[in-house]
Amino acid sequence: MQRFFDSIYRVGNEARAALQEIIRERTYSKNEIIQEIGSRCRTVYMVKSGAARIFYYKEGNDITEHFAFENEVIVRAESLFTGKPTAKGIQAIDDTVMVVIDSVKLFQLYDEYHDLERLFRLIFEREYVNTLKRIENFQFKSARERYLELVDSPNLIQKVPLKYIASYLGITQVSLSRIRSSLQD
Amino acid sequence: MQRFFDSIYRVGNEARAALQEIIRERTYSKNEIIQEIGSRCRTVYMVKSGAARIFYYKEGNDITEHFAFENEVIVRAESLFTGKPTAKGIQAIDDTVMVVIDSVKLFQLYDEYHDLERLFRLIFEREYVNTLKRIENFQFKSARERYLELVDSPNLIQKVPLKYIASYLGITQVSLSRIRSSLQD
DNA sequence: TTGATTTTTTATCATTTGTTAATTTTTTTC
DNA sequence: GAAAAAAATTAACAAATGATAAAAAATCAA
Repeated sequence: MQRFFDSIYRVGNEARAALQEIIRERTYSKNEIIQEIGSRCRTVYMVKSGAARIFYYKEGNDITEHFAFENEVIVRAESLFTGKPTAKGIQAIDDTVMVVIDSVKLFQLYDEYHDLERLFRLIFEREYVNTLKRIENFQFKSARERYLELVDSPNLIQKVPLKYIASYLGITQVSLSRIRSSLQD
Repeated sequence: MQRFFDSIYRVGNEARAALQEIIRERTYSKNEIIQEIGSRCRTVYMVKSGAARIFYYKEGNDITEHFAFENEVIVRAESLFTGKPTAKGIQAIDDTVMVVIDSVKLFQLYDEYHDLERLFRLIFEREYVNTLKRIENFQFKSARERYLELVDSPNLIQKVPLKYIASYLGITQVSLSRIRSSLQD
């Protein structure tokens, strides 16, 4: 995990030690709710092993907004960055080990360690860029095209139930099933 | 504009002066290309008056990815944050006055002025949150629902040609026309 | 202003996706 | 390992959106 951070931005030794102080590790079992719907996001998670998703309910339907796999950061950004509660939750898709960072403490450290603010700025900029790519996918790609792109990420296709993938793609499970069968496999 | 910055985060006097040094203003006429498709984004714009859009071509079709109006920041983030060229461009929708910030210089100032890094971190975090909201709109809202949400932003509906709005919503212009007429107006 | 160009609307038909319900397959639990 | 529960598929029909073409309306430029 330190390697992951370093690959983005190497912080000084003091900053590294300070960050280490507020990091802990936690294990979640498959399907466990990591953060409840309706709560505030005051935690930055990084998936050490396993997988997790951000989800919410729309008219009774469970919708997956985001997946995170090994070495990926997962936060409910619309809450983390605004301080407001969010209608989204985080759930373990698999037995999952998380690196857990208290965001309140982290943001305090930003004042003291410019380095840390930069590291996490860069981390979240990446997330932002990924989100923009997702917008492109929704704008004028068919569900079939969107699915075909996902098929290339083995992590996702292997680990994640199709019902989660369907809502992630913005279609029903039935629709996804139809698309898959039309790909003669 | 200083007021806009201050509303997000008040930087110290030195930082403010340093930022002022790298800011200039520029006027674009309606439809003028502000940044060419295929170029790198090395500029942060803020709309002082007028409006602009980010657009690209998909299979020959002009697609609007983003709108920006008064006091909004507009950047091609997937390039600004990665250094890579982007297939997207920026165009003035109206006669537009832009506040123009050289991002290379800005990022250099980050090293010297922690304050400035924070200010722009907060600015782009907001953009990130907006982008997430847009994902929600694409996931399981119908084109009609997405349009109805837009109708509430008078800026957009008044200033922007419907063809731009259509692609922004991820539908064809014909479809948008149909939706509008079904709203008996 | 007027003619040309661009934008928007309308109509028709094709395709994609949604909805509902039933069935099959897979996974979980005891 | 068998029963129960959950997930995935299939089918049939409905609704939304796309594609194309033509007409109407609005905007632009000389």
